[in-house]
Amino acid sequence: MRCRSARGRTPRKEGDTHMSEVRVRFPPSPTGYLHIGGARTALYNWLFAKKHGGKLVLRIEDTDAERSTQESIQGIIDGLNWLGITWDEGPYFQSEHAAEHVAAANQLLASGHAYKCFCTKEELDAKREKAQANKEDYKYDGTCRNLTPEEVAAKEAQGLPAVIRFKVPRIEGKVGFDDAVYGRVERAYADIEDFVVVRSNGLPLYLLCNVVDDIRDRITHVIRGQDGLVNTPRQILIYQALGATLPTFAHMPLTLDLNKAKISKRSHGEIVAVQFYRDHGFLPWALANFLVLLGWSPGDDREIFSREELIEAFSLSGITRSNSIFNYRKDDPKFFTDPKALNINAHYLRSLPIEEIAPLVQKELEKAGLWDAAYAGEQKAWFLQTLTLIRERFHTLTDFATLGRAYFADDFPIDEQALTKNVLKHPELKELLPELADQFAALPELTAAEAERVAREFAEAKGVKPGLPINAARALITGQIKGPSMFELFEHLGKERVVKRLRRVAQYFN
RNA sequence: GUCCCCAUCGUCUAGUCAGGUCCAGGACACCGGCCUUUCACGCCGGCGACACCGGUUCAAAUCCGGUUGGGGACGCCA
Repeated sequence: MRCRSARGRTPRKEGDTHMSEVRVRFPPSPTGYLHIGGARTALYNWLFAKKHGGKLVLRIEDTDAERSTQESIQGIIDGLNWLGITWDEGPYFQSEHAAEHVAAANQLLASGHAYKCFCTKEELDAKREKAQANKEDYKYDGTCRNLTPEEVAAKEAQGLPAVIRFKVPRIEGKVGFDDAVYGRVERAYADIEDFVVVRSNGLPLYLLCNVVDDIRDRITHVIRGQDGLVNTPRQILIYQALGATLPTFAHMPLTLDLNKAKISKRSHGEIVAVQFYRDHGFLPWALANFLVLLGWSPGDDREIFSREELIEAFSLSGITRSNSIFNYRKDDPKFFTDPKALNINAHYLRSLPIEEIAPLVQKELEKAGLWDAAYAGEQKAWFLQTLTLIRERFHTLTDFATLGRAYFADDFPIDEQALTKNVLKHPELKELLPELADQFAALPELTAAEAERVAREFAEAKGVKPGLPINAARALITGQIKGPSMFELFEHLGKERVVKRLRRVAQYFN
């Protein structure tokens, strides 16, 4: 089926920017939050538009009034904003174009590309069930396809409700198109039933609305999930019947869960919500960077991209054809989501300019009630230095408020393992640490160099390994079993705090 | 069930169109080592895949056919 030559590293049909401006769209249906699958679709469209100097249209497909909600619309917009995906037009609302959809349906009717069908839902259901019972493939049998104008008029006179069906050409051959990702895709006319384009209540269906909107919005490239692949031949039929030019189609592989089921809001919940990542300390661009890699590759070894680099590198031809798995394990004690996503987030956390990280950390500290206005004022240098010191081993922004609490507050829990292993296991620390604290206190200035000298001499004098008081100090001062160099920390946190926390050792032995 | 799509390490993938440079490269994860006051970073090393069967060819991950496996779509949802 697929024409191999249509894909690969050689340029595929996707450029064609000379003819007209590139226009793509992201058309979410507002029936829930923005999930990572939708975000990825939006991202690919956005990248493609940016790459070609085109426009991205945001169009809310809200024709399913029963399921569409205002919160959902806001949630999607918030999600896109947070990710930094900007659009050039919209949001447009599909519901505002209902008249055009109806007009298009009437045009199809008038031109003989569609017909009224009076079969009732019950009749159809019965036929479908019968076919299923006989293990036969069900397709609409065309009962109303050849009704004479008189018959139609008679049924309408009786007030019988009717849907409008598209009249699929009953000819040999296939409808096909060159997908920018999958290559040549074809479907036999015989395999396409006369599908419904307008409900019996007069409301047009998605398949039609979507095409009408794309024509009106002058969409040149339809980049969407592979679950739309089988719809495409039918939509092409509509384009042709409406006398419109076909856009280029590019179907992207789906994102599956570990059980290889399509991820969905319904079955996967918050773990697939963009908002979840915002709330769990992800940097927006880190998520975007991770998502783009799910089904796309630049063709070389690069995996970390700045915005500009990604726009430059992005291409439809780099999209894979096979579905990818979003590798998260529920209840994994170590990784709360895909390890690679976490890794990319950690990468940005420790490599971005500290000034870019600071405002994001500020938000986390504010949420935890740990923010001090001075961190943005006279203590700004100290604050930035703190982040520089601790960000190296953090994976998310929330870590600053949890694992890093001791840097911003005097009340902080001490990691159990740190306490037992580095403090309680060595009862002599109960006397040693206050003594060390006294020596620090006696210093004119507690610099890193002085702290190191004093600590080492102290250990030697007491006949213990330097690691003993140092690691104990880490537990008591930072609450953690791991962390930055303690000598630097003694200086950075200041004599007063260091001495005070060291002297607290006794209370833990009770 | 029918139609469509897909198939390389556990996961994301490069390589497939233009067969040989691939006893298959990178990243994450995992394991070991170095570094070190701890952990992390970093560096070094290890583990680990062309689904299967045929065919074409001097030569196949790559081309062809089939099998198996997986996914998607089969609504008067979007």
